[in-house]
Amino acid sequence: MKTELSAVSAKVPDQRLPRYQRLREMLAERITQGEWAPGLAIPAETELAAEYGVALGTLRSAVGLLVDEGMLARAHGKGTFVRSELAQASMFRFFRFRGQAHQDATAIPKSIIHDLREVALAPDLSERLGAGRSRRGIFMLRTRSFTDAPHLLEKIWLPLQPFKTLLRLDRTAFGDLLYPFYRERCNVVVARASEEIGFGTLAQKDAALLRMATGHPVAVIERTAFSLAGEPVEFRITQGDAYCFHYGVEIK
Amino acid sequence: MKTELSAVSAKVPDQRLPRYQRLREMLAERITQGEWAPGLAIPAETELAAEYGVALGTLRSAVGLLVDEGMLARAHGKGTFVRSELAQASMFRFFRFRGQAHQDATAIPKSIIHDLREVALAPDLSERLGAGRSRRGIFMLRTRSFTDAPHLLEKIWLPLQPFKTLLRLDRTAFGDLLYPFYRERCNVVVARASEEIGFGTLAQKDAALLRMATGHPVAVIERTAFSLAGEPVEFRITQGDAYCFHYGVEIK
DNA sequence: CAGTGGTCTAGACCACTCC
DNA sequence: GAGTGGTCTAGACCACTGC
Repeated sequence: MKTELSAVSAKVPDQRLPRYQRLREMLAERITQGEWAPGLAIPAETELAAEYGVALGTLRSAVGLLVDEGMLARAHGKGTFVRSELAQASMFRFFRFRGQAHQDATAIPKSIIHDLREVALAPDLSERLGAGRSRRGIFMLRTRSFTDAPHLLEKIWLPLQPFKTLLRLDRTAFGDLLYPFYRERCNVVVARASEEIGFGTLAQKDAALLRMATGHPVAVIERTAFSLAGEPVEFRITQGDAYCFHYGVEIK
Repeated sequence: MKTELSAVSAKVPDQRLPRYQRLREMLAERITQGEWAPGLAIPAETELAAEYGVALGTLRSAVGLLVDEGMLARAHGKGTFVRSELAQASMFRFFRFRGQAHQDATAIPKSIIHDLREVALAPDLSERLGAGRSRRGIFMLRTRSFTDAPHLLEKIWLPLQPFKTLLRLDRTAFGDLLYPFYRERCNVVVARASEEIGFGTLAQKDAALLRMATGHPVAVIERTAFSLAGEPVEFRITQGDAYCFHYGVEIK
């Protein structure tokens, strides 16, 4: 199949842009439209270059952009893959409690949803979520437990679109992992996230939910999650006992 | 002038690395050595490519790495310039204090070395540093300040080889950044690092150095730094006021 | 082994900046 | 107009993966 660079889709990128940037747009389109499924490989670079009628280097530049953005991942000798959602379990290997029997990094903590409702987003939240037009959103409050007692308290904000359908579901239907749930119910794939780690003390209400003393020191993780298209789709604040907190990072 | 890729300097990067990565090392060397001054343009890409006897694309890949790292900045039609604030502190952008006047992520904190001596490495430290044969090492204690007061306390362990030469130097000769210093004095390039973040409270001795109360909550960052060859070359524990601590992470 | 991405070449022309 | 970086081509060969 030969796909002309100028006629691949209804959305033709600005012709004045460099070819590799237009290619990036067209490839991103095919990914977000679901033509290439998350977790699977896209066609080989030589094949795609031939299909679009561009040189290999140009195609590679376009793919490179999507790799930098986190939409694609290259695997030398194997192929180029559409990123599936961040396995939340794998994200949790960075956030584990130390010195405990439940050290198992793959363990998925049990989730209990205490609150779920539509809310008006504060201006800063609205901006974070890119929900420019609508100031409406969804707020979720849940605790997560590794054993019996609650260890983590999470406050989660979502834009009303495309998550509105979640409001109609029973809280027990959510399961312990949200990102696969987002994908199944709302067709949103979380591709990457940005976290900010800080330190604070528990407010009275939060302390009650965690069964800890007001003012107890906690680690505070603020996470913004992004879709394959690069749009912010979730903001969450996680709190947990500071002295049990442990977080690993690889630099460069 | 023609400079052979293989004979440009006494420090020849590993020949097994791709050409553009070796080029990057050699260009970085000329920048850090001061041959090209901060704020000024380096030679044109065509000129450098000819000098090193490589294709333009290869030279551009090498420059691209240094641009990504923030050491160089391209200006279309004007040239490629050495960044003024030679922010070798790229590793420090992950560890910044919030809500303060010295928010500038590129600011390099002032360093004061309080202790520097040869020590026997505890077994776990010896293992971390891969100093299997020799159990001897170097211990360094220093504080770092963004303004006048000390903000961070760092305990640093190094294997005796190849850092032995540091013991003969005056403490004031160390400067504010250790990694460039390691490279200049000991020919060790820190290529990547692994960090573990946690929280704790200040011991009495440490509290005195930070001029804070014993038991004050602190963020604790344990970092293992690795050389280009992948060998662990430094282990350091950094402590700082938990309430000022802020750490950003990108997850993909 | 075939197929994939990774590196590299030696050109070409375009877009931008400054004189 | 001269010099710079930006884009693009059409090849070549290497390194890695999996059968």
